[in-house]
Amino acid sequence: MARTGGRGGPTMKDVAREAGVSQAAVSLVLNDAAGSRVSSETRQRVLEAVDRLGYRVNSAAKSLREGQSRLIGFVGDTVASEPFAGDLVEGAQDQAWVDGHLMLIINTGGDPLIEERAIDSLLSRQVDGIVYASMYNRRLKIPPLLREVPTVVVNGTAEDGSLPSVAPDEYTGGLEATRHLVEHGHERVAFINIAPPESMLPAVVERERGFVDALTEAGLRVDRTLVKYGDGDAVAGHRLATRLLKRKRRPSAIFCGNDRTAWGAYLAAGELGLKVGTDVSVIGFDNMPVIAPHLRPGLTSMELPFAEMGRRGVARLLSGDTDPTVELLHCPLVTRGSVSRPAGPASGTAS
Amino acid sequence: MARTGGRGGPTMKDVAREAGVSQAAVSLVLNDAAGSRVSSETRQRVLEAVDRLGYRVNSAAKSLREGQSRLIGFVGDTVASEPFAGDLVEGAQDQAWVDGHLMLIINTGGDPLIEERAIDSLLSRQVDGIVYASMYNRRLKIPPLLREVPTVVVNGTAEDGSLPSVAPDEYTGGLEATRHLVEHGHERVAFINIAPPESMLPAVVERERGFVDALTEAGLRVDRTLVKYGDGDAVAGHRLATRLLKRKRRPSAIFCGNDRTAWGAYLAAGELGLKVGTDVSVIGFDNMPVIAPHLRPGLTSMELPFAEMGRRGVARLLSGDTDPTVELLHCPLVTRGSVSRPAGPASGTAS
DNA sequence: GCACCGCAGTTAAACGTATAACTCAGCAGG
DNA sequence: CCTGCTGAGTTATACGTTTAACTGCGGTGC
Repeated sequence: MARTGGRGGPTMKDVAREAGVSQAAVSLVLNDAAGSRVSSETRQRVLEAVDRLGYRVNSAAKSLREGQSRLIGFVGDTVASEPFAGDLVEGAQDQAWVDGHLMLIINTGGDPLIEERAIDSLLSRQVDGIVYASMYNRRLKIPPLLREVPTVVVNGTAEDGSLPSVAPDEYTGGLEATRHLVEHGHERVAFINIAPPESMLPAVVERERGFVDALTEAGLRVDRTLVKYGDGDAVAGHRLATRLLKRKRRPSAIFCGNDRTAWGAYLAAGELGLKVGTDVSVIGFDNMPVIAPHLRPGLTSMELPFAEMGRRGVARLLSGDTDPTVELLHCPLVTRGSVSRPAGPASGTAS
Repeated sequence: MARTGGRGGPTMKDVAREAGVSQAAVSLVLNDAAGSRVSSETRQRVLEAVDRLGYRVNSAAKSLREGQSRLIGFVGDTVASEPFAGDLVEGAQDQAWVDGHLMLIINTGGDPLIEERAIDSLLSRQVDGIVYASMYNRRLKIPPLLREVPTVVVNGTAEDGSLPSVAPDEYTGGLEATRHLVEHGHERVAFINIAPPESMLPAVVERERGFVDALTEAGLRVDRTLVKYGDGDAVAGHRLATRLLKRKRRPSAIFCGNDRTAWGAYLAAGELGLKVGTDVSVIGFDNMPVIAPHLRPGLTSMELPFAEMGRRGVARLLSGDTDPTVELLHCPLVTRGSVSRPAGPASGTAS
């Protein structure tokens, strides 16, 4: 109605005219300037005019003037491929929202060229910072452009250790998963890892280190023949678990490097007439919502703190925390029914 | 180096000075203005200067001047809760990128208050349009603020039919899933839907309509006792499939309203000594990547076109297609090993 | 010889905001 | 009475672009 130009809603000028003050006064009111520079009476008039006209600040103008955008960028190699990736995005966005920022998301598919162009567009949007996210925890080569803006690496670490990062504490995860089994009285514990250690992935190397340490601290011998390497798939889990469970002195518990592998172990156990949670204990990793709660019995699993990583990454970014330290986030244990005391003569007091 | 102010990189003014031309000339070069207004020699000098200084356009200034931001908003009730939700986001973002836009993402958790504030921030960012996404296909009440900007509803429809929308073609999905079974020779086909029809969800009502029509067009009687309603969970699938498969004239095939239900049916079949894909055929819906390929045999399932919905939604938005029509996207059939010809005397030519 | 045109730019204004610098009235202190 | 100060605004400028309007100038057409 009482609008000057054509496109876009009313501006401060319109509000000013409506309230009978200067445009600057409107700005002062709306930004609650240091000290009460305007009388509460004028303030009232301005706010009424704002309401009446449905005025909304133009953030392009504001950003231009202020030199910052209250925008952050989220650059990921894949937003969707992994089913839990959404949590990372959601956690990051939630935190950004809480801190008064909006989040621009770009997924690059891992293509370095797209990645460079993505960061470039973010920079030209004057983002206040960038979350550089990997969909699985690994050491990342950092695109040079990222040096131009505050950046936090999430679910990964900078190859050269030059950027702050937030990653899951795989070691402690492996440690506590194994401890959980040991505390239930298991002494022959197998481990089906998700890839061979040569892969150098933290998820592989660190969880295994945790596994070994947990057994060692409990005074148990680490039987190398009980450690297997699959590819993280249910098929591999099935195959390797079968092999383990067919041994004459079979393990009483299996730590699986992820939930899909654990699922395979369930199938193997079933085929061999063994009940998971009774005849053999199983613990997983990832706590995938579409798998772990649906298995019978429910799968006890270590949860990867994706949402929390997203939140912490953004929180560090916006707090200006630029120390290139690696923040490791705890992987909580989610217990369901798949772990119990070992059955048979091996356990506790003689029956 | 050759920079005027402090914050933020070099501006056009800096480039102009470096190249010995006016700032306007730089703009003309960089925007490849209609017709070659500048000599290729000057253009060269400018581009070199741009390179040398590492100039990058300030999009805040550009947006302010142009009145549009090349930004779109993505408002969803939950980005992560459903494992496939990421595909929706990814598809939308990919398409936005292709069309030269960046995407602001906000998840509201379904809270109408947050939703309103979210849309408000997007509007103040001058977004060129908004994708309003639901995480499951349903009829949505449209927040009034969305009327102020081009909007496309994705994975849902506007309650009052007032907005363009993109949704999965549930009916055809149900139709083709059932046809697939019928074409394999099944005549007694059961259906475990994911909720009772009273729920009014398109996924429930339309798939069932497709189921009925497919049987009818094949001249088969629809046996109402073979239609069951669960809650979409594996437990319900297990329970209902058990009941179905225990009947004396058991169905030779089960159409499951989603993959988790189908998983339950697998378990039920296993317990009853029936092999899926041999003794009983099963088809699912959703084609969940963490389930369908991992079941033994792999689960044949109808795929929900999430990524495609995201893409089409954005494409419509940016093409200025504002007809409030509902675009239904096909759900492709993904065949694995869970459907075959019915076993036993009931099938084909007498043994 | 002169009006006219296209080329290759330049100058200047605008987009909507935040804020430094200013104005102006009223009042206190000396 | 004059100075200085405070409160409540106003004026004017800058942020970095885009673009309409303008300027010179060398070449054409007649």
